Amino acid sequence: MSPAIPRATVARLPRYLRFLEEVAPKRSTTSSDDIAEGTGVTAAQVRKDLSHLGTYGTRGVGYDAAALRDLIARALGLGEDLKVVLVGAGNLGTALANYGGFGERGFEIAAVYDRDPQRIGTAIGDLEVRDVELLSGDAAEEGFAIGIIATPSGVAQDVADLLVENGVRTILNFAPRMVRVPEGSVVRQVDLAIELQILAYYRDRAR
Amino acid sequence: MSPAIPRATVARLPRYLRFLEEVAPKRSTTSSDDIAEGTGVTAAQVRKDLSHLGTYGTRGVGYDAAALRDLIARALGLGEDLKVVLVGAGNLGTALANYGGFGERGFEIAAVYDRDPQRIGTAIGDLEVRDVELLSGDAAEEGFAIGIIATPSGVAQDVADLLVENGVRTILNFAPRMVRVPEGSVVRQVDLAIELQILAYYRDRAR
DNA sequence: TAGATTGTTAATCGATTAACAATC
DNA sequence: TAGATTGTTAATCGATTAACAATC
Repeated sequence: MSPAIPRATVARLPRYLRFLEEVAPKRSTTSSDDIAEGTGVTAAQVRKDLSHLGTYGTRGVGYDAAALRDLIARALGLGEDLKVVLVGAGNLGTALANYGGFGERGFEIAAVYDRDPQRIGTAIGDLEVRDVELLSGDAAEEGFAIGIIATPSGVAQDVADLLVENGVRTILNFAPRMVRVPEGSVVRQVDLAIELQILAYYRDRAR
Repeated sequence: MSPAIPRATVARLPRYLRFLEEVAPKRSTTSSDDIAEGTGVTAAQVRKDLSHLGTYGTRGVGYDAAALRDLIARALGLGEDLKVVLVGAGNLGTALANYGGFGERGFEIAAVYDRDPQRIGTAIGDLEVRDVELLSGDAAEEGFAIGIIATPSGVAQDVADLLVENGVRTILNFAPRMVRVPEGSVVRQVDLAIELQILAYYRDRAR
């Protein structure tokens, strides 16, 4: 395992990556100043972050855009598309499953589950919503890398437990409730109301 | 204006609030230990955060749950529901507009706009999708507090400009592209692929 | 009073910034 | 070479943690 990269740096690498994906087809080199400009980070910060990757740009010249893009993708563990399993085919789940942008960013929604008989069997894009009871059986074959929870709060913890039990130890939770996972698993929580509440605070300050 | 609260604290206050909303109807007092337990933060951190609110709990007893809930809500600037304007009625926009949870958390989706004639006039819940050309006219009357961008990347900056021009200076951007806003406006970016990419990194470490 | 729990201090830790020697 | 830009250092800044006196 490579040396640990600071958390704050890890959180910024995807932003650099997004910028480089856009820039690499157009320009062969880029500089810390370019990247800073394109991502809203300072140039010193960019260089410091990249130094954790053991990267070597070229002094006086900059970074090879395509090489740096690939280096960051590798550092993040993005190889061929990672398979994502989505649980919950309500509004948000359906929107996520339909979202075309994941493919270009290293992910493939490989399966969607729900427990509502009304939803089971319906199609979302190329996928058919499957009974969540089938998840255990499917998981072994499919090798899901990441699980997304897009269910109501009430069942979010149960879904997290189910995922972890079946070897899906990396989870993105959209339900507005903290879910706990055992040591060795990782969960990130995205709560849209919380994002709005944080904004509400800065709205008051901004005037 | 009240004294500034550290950024890291502001980001945690909504989590405490969510916990307190749940707990206040059940128990009249709560402690930093309870809150810590319920939100995944340390008790020392909770007390330190709350100290920035100039709050006074009671030594030996704890905090009045309902009073603390209200104090945090006020500190965040959540009074009566804040009006949110949503631009982009695609998959994600529709999911957000349909999401019932915002009402309980201090927000009301007050209007939805799109520029696609196919979508204009269609209903999403109680709302009718309006032509984005009408946004300028509507904004003055409506008094939107926060704007959400749920459009394709290509037009995200234009939408941000439009919002700011019309006095909506607090923006949540879901398009996977950085949008810039002038001094005095605030934007938060939520990029779902970036969340997955960060997880991908920790997935590699966790095994 | 004895037990519990806050609010605050001081120490530690990690992240950011600025500056500049190295070097293409 | 002269100009540009990296990689790294040292200084600063902000956030977290642990400990405990204050006090209900």
